[in-house]
Amino acid sequence: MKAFKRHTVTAALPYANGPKHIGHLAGAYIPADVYVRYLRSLEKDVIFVCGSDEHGTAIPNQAVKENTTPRAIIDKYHVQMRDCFKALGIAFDVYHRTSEPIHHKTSQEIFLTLFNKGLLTEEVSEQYYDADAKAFLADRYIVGTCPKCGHPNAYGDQCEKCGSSLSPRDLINPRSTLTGNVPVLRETKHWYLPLENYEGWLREWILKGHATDWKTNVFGQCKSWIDAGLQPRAMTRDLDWGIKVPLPNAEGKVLYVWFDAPIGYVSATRAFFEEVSSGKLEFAQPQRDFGTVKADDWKKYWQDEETKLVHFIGKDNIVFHCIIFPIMLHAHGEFIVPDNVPANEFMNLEGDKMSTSRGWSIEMHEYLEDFPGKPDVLRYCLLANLPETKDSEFTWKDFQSRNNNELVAILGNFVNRALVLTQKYFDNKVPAKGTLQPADIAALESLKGQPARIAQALELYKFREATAALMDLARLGNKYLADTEPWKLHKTDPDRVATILHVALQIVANLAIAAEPFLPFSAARINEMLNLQSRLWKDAGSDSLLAEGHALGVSGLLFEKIEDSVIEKQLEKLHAKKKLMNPVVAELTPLKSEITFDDFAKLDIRVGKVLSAEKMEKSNKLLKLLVDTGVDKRTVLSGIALHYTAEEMVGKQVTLIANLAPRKMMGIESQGMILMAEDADGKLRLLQPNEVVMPGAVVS
RNA sequence: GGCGCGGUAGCUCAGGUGGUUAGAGCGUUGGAUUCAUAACCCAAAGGUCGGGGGUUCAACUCCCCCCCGCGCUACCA
Repeated sequence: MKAFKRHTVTAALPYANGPKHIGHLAGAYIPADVYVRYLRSLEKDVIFVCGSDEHGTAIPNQAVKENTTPRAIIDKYHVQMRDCFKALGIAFDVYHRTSEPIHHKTSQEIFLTLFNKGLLTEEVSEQYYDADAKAFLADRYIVGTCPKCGHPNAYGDQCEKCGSSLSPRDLINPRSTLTGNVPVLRETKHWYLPLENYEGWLREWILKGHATDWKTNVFGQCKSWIDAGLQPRAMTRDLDWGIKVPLPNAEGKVLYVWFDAPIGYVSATRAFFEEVSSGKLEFAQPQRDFGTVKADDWKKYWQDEETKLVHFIGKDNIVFHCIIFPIMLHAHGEFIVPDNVPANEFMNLEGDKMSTSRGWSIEMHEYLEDFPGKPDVLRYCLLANLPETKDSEFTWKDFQSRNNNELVAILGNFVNRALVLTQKYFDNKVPAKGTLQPADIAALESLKGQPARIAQALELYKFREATAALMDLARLGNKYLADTEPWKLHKTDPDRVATILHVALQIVANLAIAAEPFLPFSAARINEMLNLQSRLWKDAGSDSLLAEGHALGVSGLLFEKIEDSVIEKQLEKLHAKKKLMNPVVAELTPLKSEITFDDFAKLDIRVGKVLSAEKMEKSNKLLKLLVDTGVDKRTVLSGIALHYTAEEMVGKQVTLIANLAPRKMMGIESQGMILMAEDADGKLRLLQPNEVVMPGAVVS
């Protein structure tokens, strides 16, 4: 393994359009924090950067929803996220934001470098433009009828009903959501990064260079993308919210949010060194002594081959952090690329996907409000169950059981036992170590080896294993006490008891060191109770952290039990929130603009009968139907395979648009369109006459 | 459909360049114990390692096919 001089660790910039939930914590922030705290304990030269991602079309979108300005949105959520992270002990050296001038400057510089090196291509294409709003319309601002499922309110980038990804040009009857106008096509110029030019480099770097040290899910995902063939990707957008494209004749154009967001790591680092070197801290909060620094020192962390760059992200970000951003950095020429991207999978909640918008989530601020003083409990539960190799599951019952059976019963209990016994027998002072017996020697031996076990797991990004190894240290303590039974000896052999408690207390002191990366608040409390300064990792495993006669502090309970009622309340709250967010009447689509009778009369809608049906090969949505329309028998393709089987369609009456222009799909021509009604849950239902009518019956 | 990742004890998950009795925690059962937030400690029960083929002296571990879950992707006129 390559030896590195310093580390740059990033955690995915959270998007400032809403609160973030515990799934985000499990995906990136908690493991990143544990990793960095461990490196700091090793006295490594490390910087931990993060910040709010504040550009992109969804921010103005959210502003419209909340009836306010984009600026107000990002200010609100930036502060909320920053404060929640801090309250959870996630100790960034800098928590920046992409709306800051230094970030705009950095992003523009990088864009210009790529441009000046001739690495960007210019392309003119036709995009929708709203004449009244005098603005090109971002994909999200255009709605229209989905060409695939007929949903009348599909967005320009995606139809939320059928899930297909679209481009605005695909929409039928497009409308601007800004004004309701019909947008017109207008030519616009954009700058593209030809990703395909870097395929060879990516193959070399990832497929050859990181075949063994990257997680299988990350590596597989990258391979899949590379093998599928990369394409030019637009790095600019027509939008007024974002970073201006630093070129002449580029009014109204901003950098693509996914171009500027990862650069946020760089600008955050840059801001950090500017602030620390000038002594004016705004976003920087150095978590260790960086010594004397210069504003320019950010370059060491981004441009020196001896720096190990690690991105902590969730699996949804893999392509950006492993393909696009590295290509940007590599193409620029002066930057290093990540040594590892230990992306996690997703954490589900009580059997279902976590989703803020659907109300099925535990937001960071909700947890902090409901469980004050318990950040470590959440950290522990998430760590013990991180989605490292596959999606995992958070349940409140598991939360309770981890707290009660592990934090309270094993860790808290051991610390408490050792301290209480010392208070009882030795006036709360560390007793003298006498002659060691085999049990003592064995315990100290295990103690000595445990930090290495934890460290080894952490170096390999196996946080769950590391967390379990930490708990094993507390188990070791409990077993030691159970085996030596000092409470039975204190009348007959006080010297022996002194030795035993001396050893037990050394284990407690070690727990403070080992637990610090995982449970920083609890580690600090243990030190408080021991009346001890916090120590570094190099001291972990030592049998002499506490001197004989050292006076201990005031002890108390590290963790408290969580009752069933608390858990039940959370479950109720969760279900109530879901109901609130998903009212029975789902978001109804607004009425379309008025049409004349003649418009309607153009449609030839009639009832037909399905004569036969079969699943389209190589498709999982399409059914191929043979429909008797009365006047003819024709083939109609319909995207209903997820809702109806071929068998159950046969013999059914259907309503179809019979004079719709034929369209080829998957090599077969469809001559008509079956009408469906979609329920709130997204399920499609056939539109049928309430009594059987003859095939060909006209609907009017 | 294609591609990627996964499918191991009741639950949450480890593991393996193929090789003696497949692991942990929780849960369950039994025992021991009382210093400790009735916690700790010991022990036991519990798995045809998704299904079916194949390679091999030997496969849970390699190969092929199939099924299931998750994600990306194509198709819903």
